[in-house]
Amino acid sequence: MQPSKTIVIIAGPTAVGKTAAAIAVAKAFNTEIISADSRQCYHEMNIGVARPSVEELNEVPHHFIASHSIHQKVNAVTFEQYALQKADELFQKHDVVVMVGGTGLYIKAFCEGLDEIPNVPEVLHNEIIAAYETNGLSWLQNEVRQLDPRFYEIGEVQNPQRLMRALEVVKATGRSIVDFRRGEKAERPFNVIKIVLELPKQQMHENINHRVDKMIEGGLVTEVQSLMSYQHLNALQTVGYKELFAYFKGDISLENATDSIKQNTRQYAKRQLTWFRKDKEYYWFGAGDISGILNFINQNLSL
RNA sequence: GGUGCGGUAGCUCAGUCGGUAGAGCAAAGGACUGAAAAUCCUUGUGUCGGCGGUUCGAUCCCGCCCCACACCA
Repeated sequence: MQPSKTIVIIAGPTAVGKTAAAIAVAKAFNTEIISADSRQCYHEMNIGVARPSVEELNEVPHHFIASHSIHQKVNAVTFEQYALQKADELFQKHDVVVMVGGTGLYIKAFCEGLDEIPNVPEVLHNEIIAAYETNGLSWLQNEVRQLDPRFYEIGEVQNPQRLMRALEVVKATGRSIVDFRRGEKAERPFNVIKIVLELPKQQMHENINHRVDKMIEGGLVTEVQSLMSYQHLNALQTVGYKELFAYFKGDISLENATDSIKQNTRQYAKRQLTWFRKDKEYYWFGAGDISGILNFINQNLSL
């Protein structure tokens, strides 16, 4: 059976102009937007995550923007479920739905699904993090080597986050995380068109620098200050926030913090590009080429 | 003007008891299945300030010069 519904994904590195392009596309198809951004979903974070402006949000309805709290646990699975449900809802009224964002893993989870792994109790999850923080990496490696030797052989042994995940899964289920990794693509009841926006590197860097300056002018420092007491939360492990926490602690000057935000944003953009390059289903467009994008979408819809 | 301390990778510096040099950061590339704006991996030839001298051989020792910083005048 040929599904008649289509998701148009507009991905790309930070600061290339995804928001404007997505709004233009959504308007052309008279539809709505699901954001695929792991930070813009928190209502406590605004300036530093470059959330679309109120005017932009009024032009086209957005979902997964300011929809959650930094105190909630949000991850790729949360997004997958939220976005699938939202897409289903929007497809009642529209044939095309737009998804925009720069979080590659979230988009992948939405399009292909994640392997099913039993829930790990939050207490255990937190215990392992605490134990790692006090005992260090070699302790973690030892634990995993003993409890999940199969993962230890093939996994990233220097990567604490991956090790902790493997550890919590064996502890919770008694089985290796490797057992759960089947890597099967889920079937989805819609077509997907994947687009990446890009700019020449130099111009992208200029956009980043300019945007960071605007964020500082626009009150980022105050926004971050108001979140000081939550800086340990995962949501606050974010470019634009962690550097200013360091400034408030007195570790660096505001100027250094600003430069550091620019630098870390550049590195982030680079990682995003690496992710999208690897996925051959993406079609690449210059960030300003709206008409090219619309033509491309129309061609693919009529197939 | 004098004295002292420096001048080594884009930046901050280490080092070579004389056999042409290496860390961190940056940069570039890569990975990525419940923290993903996170986390991790790979990649280091640079007139070792300039010119001479000693030496088989100098970035390292000696002399002069240039530059920076500090202090004394």
